[in-house]
Amino acid sequence: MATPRSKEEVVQEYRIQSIQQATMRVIARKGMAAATMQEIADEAGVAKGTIYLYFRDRDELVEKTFETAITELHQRVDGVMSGSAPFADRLRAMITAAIEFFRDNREFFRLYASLRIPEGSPAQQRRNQRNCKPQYQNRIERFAVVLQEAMDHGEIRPMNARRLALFLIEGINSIVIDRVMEEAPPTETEDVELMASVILNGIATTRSTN
Amino acid sequence: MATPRSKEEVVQEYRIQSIQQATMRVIARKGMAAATMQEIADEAGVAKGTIYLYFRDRDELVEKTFETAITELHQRVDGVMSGSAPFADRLRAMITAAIEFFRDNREFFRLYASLRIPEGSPAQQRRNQRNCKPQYQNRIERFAVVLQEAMDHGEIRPMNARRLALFLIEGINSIVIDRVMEEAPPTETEDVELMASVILNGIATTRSTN
Amino acid sequence: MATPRSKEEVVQEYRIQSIQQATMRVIARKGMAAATMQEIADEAGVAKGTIYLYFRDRDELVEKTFETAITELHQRVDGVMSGSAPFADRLRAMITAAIEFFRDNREFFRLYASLRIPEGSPAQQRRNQRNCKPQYQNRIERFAVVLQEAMDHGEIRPMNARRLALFLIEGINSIVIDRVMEEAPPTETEDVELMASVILNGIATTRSTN
Amino acid sequence: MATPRSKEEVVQEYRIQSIQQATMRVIARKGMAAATMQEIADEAGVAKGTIYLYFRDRDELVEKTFETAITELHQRVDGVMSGSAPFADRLRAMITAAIEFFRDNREFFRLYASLRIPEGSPAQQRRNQRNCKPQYQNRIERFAVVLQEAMDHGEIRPMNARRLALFLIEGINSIVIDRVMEEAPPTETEDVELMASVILNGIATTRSTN
DNA sequence: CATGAATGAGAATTCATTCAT
DNA sequence: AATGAATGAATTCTCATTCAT
Repeated sequence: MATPRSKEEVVQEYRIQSIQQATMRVIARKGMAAATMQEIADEAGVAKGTIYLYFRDRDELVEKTFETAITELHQRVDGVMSGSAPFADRLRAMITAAIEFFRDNREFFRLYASLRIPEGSPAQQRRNQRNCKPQYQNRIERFAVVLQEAMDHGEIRPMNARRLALFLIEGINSIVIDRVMEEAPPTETEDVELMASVILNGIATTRSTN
Repeated sequence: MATPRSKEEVVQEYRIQSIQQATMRVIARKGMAAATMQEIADEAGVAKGTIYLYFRDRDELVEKTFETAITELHQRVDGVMSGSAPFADRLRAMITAAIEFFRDNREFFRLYASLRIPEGSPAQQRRNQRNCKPQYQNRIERFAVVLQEAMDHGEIRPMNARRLALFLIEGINSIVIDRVMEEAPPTETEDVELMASVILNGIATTRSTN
Repeated sequence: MATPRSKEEVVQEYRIQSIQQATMRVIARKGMAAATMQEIADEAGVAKGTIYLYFRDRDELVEKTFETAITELHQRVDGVMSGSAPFADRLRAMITAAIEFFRDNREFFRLYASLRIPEGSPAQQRRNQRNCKPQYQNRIERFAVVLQEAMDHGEIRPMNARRLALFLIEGINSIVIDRVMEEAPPTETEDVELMASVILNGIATTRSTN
Repeated sequence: MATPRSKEEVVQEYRIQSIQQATMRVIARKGMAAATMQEIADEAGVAKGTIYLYFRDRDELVEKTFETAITELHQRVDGVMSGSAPFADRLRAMITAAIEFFRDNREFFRLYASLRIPEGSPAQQRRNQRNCKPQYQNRIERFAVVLQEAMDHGEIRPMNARRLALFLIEGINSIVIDRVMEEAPPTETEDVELMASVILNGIATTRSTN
């Protein structure tokens, strides 16, 4: 049942993980631009050259680090989103999962923030297969699918699902990330309820007959 | 009533504006990290050294450029938010203003995106007087005040106004910025209505008795 | 008659010359591989970055330096080779010119030696437009033309002119370059006569009836 | 009579040979500067570290490889040069041997070309025991001795034997090496005859009374 | 002995900033 | 005030060499 791994593979995986975690910590501390290979190496407790044994160059390091982290976020979110429970419940679970993920991966938020908007000219962006944007887009698309299904089931009002997904993901992210930077954030339940309530019922006291 | 300006002051102001606009264009084209002083100077049609006559260093240039632009955004948004019209109307007007601002200042969005999340460690951030975060926070706070007033007037349900402001601003931003990158975005009215409707009424088909 | 040059052009040309001469000196001292940009900069009395104002990269620096020097060699040699004097006289003059050139440009010989055989796979070589080999080949070809003409005039025996050119140029070079490395070389006339005599009359005591 | 060799010695010698041949192939393919220890190891089918069991460092590897190859060249050339046949015959045989050697050892030519001119300052060169120049000089000296003997026997005109050796060796080399790089070189006999004829009789139509 | 992961000195190159003109 | 040539600190990446397994 367990994947059989040679000792070398284990060591290799451990190195990759150490370096990626160091990368996240340094980017969290110094920001994307100021994170140097030397500092990442120091943080990971390896030599500069060692990083290049596992990652072609700085870009690949950052990209792979991002992918590894966001894959975990996706797994957590997908896990709670894919069930057959009422949409409202799944939404709450999803927000909770996001909060917990960023709480457990405080370092990730700045990396996430840095890569949301791709750099370079649009032409360059298109050519750049290493771009991390896809992974972010991916999250939007997945959520859009879930929203569309809920619309089809009559659980939520019909509207442009992709647009809505974008709006909600970013709204949720903003609070989730803000929590990471706050010294004394509200309880997780409070923020979950605030968001779920706003998303589901809106903020108006009386519902307009739209 | 008009401020008397010497010819020198006019020239100076013109230079500053040219340089700031060039800065925005280059950052929009190449991204924050790849925007070099040389390219900004070329874009502005001045020598590299000239920039340093008006801005202490690169950081100040970027910061001042950001401030100048966001101040205009604030003015536009405040203008429509400060009236006494029903909150729903003012919300629609505000979203419209944001869309129009980014449409008119396409170059600004990447600068905005780059600076939303401040760089450096929390400790560094506190020491860093050049930080642009305040301006961004400012927008949140202003909106929070408006929301609070609307709550006090019974127009919207009572809740943590600052939290709500953050959620809505980011949700709105995400769509506004996405429009800038889209080749064929929906009409402005469509997006305004989608957002206003979601914000005011929520997305659930039936309002839960919360 | 004189080329009109602005002060800037003069300064620029002077810089380029300084850097190229420094490049030759350093390559002469350390060899092609060990010649670093830092050392070249130090030798030229400029900062490392300054070199990059005048040359795209190390390769271009080396290539341009080589071209500048070999162009002078070509001019000197062509000057004495192009006349209508008897071939034997022109040959002596050519050898003398080569000796004088390398005497005056002692540093050049190692650069010359390093670039005679191009690096990289044949495929790479073909793609590499910066290759210096052409300049070297050029010298062979020019000499082959002169030899061919002398054959046509009946001054020298008919044979494969290109082959002969290669043989003679390298034979001559070997002694010319050896002189640079010798502490007390023979007089220039001695070496010129030795070579001219061998080339023209061969080394056998009696001429074989071939 | 045969040297008794233990199995270990045989294996060791085989390793050394494999590594040296790999070294020549890689240098031939990539050039001296671009030939990395990793690529040489891969080419030889051993681990990088293994090379260091047999060679102190990269320099020694290159030097020993050069020596091994040039020793064979020397043996071949000496074999045909040491007889008592007429000098003209031995010269032809020597040129033929050189052509055949480089034909059989195509990879060697670039190594040979790279090392003809020693690197480092004259002072360094003198201190540098690893220098390959001696081996090259050696070939010159040996040939000079043969020439001197031929002069003493009245087979060739008296002149500075060392100078002449240098001139001829390089002239011959240039064509021999050019053949390696040519796609369709002339027959070996053609080139041998061209060189022998030029060397023995010179190129002039009429012999000058020098 | 053989291995190859790890090392880190060292090289090329970039670019914000300065300052003489 | 404006310029842009010059600077050199800082950064990425390479590769010869070492050494624990």
